[in-house]
Amino acid sequence: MSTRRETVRQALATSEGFRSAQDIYASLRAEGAKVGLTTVYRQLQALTESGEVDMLRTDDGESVYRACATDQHHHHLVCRKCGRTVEVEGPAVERWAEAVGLEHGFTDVTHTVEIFGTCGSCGQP
Amino acid sequence: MSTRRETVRQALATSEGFRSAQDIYASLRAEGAKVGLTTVYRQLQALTESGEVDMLRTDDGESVYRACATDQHHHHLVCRKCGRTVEVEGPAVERWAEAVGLEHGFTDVTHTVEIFGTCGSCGQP
DNA sequence: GCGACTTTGACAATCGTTTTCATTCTTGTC
DNA sequence: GACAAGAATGAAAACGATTGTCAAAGTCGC
Repeated sequence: MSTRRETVRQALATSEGFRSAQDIYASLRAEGAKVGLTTVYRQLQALTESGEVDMLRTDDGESVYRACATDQHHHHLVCRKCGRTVEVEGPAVERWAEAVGLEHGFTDVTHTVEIFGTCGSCGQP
Repeated sequence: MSTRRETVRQALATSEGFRSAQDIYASLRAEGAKVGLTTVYRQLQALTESGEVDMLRTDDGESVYRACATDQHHHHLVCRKCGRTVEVEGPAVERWAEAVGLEHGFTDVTHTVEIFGTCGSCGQP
C-alpha cells in the first residue's frame, strides 16, 4: 500500500487554483485511483501541517487546498469564478497587521488576507 | 409574536466580540427567551444582509456574528482566546488590495482581512 | 370577529468533515 | 519465504453546523 501522499500531491500539483477535498477525491476516483475520501482528508491535513499546501475556507465554509510555489508567507488573489489563483506578497500589509496588533496590546499576532475578484478570462465572455 | 429581530439584535449588542449562532441561541434560551434555533439563524442572516452585523468564519468553519459600531468598511482585530474585538481601519490595505487585483487583470475586487492575536488581559494570567 | 398573509420553531434533512475499527500493507527479523 | 508488530487505508457511522419543511401561531386590515 504505497503511500497515497504522492497521489494527493499530484492532484494538487496539476491544479491551477484551490480545490476542495471532495473535489480532489472525485477527480482521483474519476481517473481510476483507488483511494478513500478519508485518506484524501488525512493526506491534505498532513500536507497542510507540513506546509506543503495552503488551506483556506471559502465563503460557504468549505476547506480548499492548493500546492503553492513558495513556502514563504504569502497571500492569494483568487478568481471567484474559475478559481485561478495568483500568489502575491505584501510586506506593507504584514507590517501593518503587526503594528495594529501591538498598538492594541495584542501578542502572537497573525492575520489572514485574501483577495477575490474576477479574472481577465472570466470577465470577458 | 413580536418580531424576534430585536431579541437577536439585543443579544449581539450586549456582546463584546463575535458570537456563534449556536452560542447566541444558547444564551437566549438561558435567559428565558422562547426562540427557536431556526429563527436565530434566520434573523442573523437578515441582519447580516442588511449590513447591521458583520459575519466571519472562524478557523474551524463556524460562522460568527457581531454588531459593529460603524457601518463603514472596516476590519477586525480579534482575541483568539476571549473573542474581544477591536474594529480597525486600514486605508493602505484597501488600496493595496485593489491595486494588486487590477495589476493582474482582475475586476470586482474584494478582500478579507482579519487580524488575530492574544489580547492584553488574556496574555497576562 | 374574520380571512389573508407573515413569522415562528420543532423536526428532519443536508453536507462537509472526523471517528471508529476491522482489514490490508510494510517492514524487520528469523 | 514465513511471521509478528506496527502503520496506513477506507467503508461506514458519527458529528456538528446549517438549511429546508411545514403546520401551528401571530399580525394586520377590515
